[in-house]
Amino acid sequence: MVYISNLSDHVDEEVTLKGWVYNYRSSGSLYFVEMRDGSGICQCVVAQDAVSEDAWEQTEALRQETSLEITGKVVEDERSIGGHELQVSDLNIYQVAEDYPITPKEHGVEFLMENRHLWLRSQKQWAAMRVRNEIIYAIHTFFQERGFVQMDAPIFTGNAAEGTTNLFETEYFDDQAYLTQSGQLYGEAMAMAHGLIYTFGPTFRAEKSKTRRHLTEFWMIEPEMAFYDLDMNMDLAEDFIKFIVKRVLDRRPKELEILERDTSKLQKTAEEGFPRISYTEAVEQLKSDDMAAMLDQMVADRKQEVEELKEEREEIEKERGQAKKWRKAQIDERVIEIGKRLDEIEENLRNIPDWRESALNFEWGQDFGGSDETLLTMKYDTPVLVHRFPAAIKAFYMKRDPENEKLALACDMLAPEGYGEIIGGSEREEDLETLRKRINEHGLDEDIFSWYMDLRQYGSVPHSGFGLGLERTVAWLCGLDHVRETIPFPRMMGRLTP
RNA sequence: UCCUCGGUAGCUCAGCGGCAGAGCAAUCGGCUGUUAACCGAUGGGUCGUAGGUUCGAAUCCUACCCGGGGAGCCA
Repeated sequence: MVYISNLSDHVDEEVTLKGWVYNYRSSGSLYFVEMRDGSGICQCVVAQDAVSEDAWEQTEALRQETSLEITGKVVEDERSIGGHELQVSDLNIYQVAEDYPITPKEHGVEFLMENRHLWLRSQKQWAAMRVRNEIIYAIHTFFQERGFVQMDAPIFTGNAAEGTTNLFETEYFDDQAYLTQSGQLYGEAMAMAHGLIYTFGPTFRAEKSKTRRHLTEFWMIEPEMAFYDLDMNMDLAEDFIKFIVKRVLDRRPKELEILERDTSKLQKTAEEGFPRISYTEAVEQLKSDDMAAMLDQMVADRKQEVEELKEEREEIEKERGQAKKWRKAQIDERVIEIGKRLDEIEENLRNIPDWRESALNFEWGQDFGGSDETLLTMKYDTPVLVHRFPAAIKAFYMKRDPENEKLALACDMLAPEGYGEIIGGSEREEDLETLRKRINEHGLDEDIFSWYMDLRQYGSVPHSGFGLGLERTVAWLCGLDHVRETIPFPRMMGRLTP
């Protein structure tokens, strides 16, 4: 079979493509059919005098998403998307699609989510899924090339290790079971068997969060390494992200273009070292005069942008009266765009004082909020690694800093451009008695963790690991503003179908 | 759970107390180089639901339902 993605190997040949009508335009006895076949889009030109009467009749019956096969000669043409076009000699319809709901015009989120099964066919969604696939491939390549073994943690877990509030409950024969919220503890067991392992699987959180960064079902990659300390852990995490970003830049430029992704910051991520700051330094940064000045500057910049946008809107609205129809449409579109941006800025301006207050009044020992994370990443173009958090806000299994008992040897990686935490990791506590003490301090049931404590009983070693959120990574690399577009069928608060 | 914005034609929206509107989609017609093509015509409504105020409600009030964004929580 010939696919649109390799039409360049068939220039001047006659080929048959099988696919769907993405869009079409007609001009009397000439039809332009944008055909997609899953691998790309190609414009096919049907001239009435170049095809049989039957083929012409079928051409006139075409509707958006009609499935068909088209035969024609491949020619290079700059006017066409993809640089090639097909001069059609024959055409056969599989099925005429009546009233396809998603038109080439704009649609709202709710409607698109209801039609997610069809929305996946649209260009940007198609491109995002290709990038997702490239990221997944890069993840496996990175670990496999370094001798890591992929192993799977269970999805059903019998005991709610750290409380049930954010776990999904389900029935397991006559028992209660929960859906996993992390494979990490199992990862540690597997690392003690194979040295270097990673898990790649779904994770479930029953958090009632309705934000652009949350799903109830998402995919997490969790490497776990025997004999790795925190620094080695952070080195690996940095190399890992660089590798993924490079791969996507190298191999998916076309998709990034469809997504209208500005890749300049991704380029820097692929090339430059990531800053590493301790939690304590991060707190100082938040409370600093620099931060306050940056926020003031931000307010000033936004206010100026508002003025500029309003001016532009006034000007084009004046022009609208005597504009031609297509220009009117263009103006209307721009006015809507400006309106959206103004709403966004308005919300920003409302929020900045809160952000400022939250940052300036931040007290050592608290966990960072969403706005604090955004502020911390704002002055860098690459991700930032924050390490050595107060132990009190971190999980029981994290090793304490030998130089300061109050600190846990944890690290978070914050993505730039407001995408937030993409990685969370730590060096694990390897001493049996210390671990037992922590379990009790956290009010957890020791019995549940007996197998986990066995890992410290039999040949305990220093070890570390981290977890990467796949959907947040996809959102960041694609420049999408919501994780719901990074997975084929997102599961989130109030969304279980399709 | 809380804060905030919204629900009007298949879709995106305007109308905000006095006749239910536009663009796109659909249907019919025109056009041999279109790029969300264009031009002309036609059909299309439980104004989220229930109650209330009013001579009169899409518009004002109350409750509820659904959705967006955010807080908390988190990857």
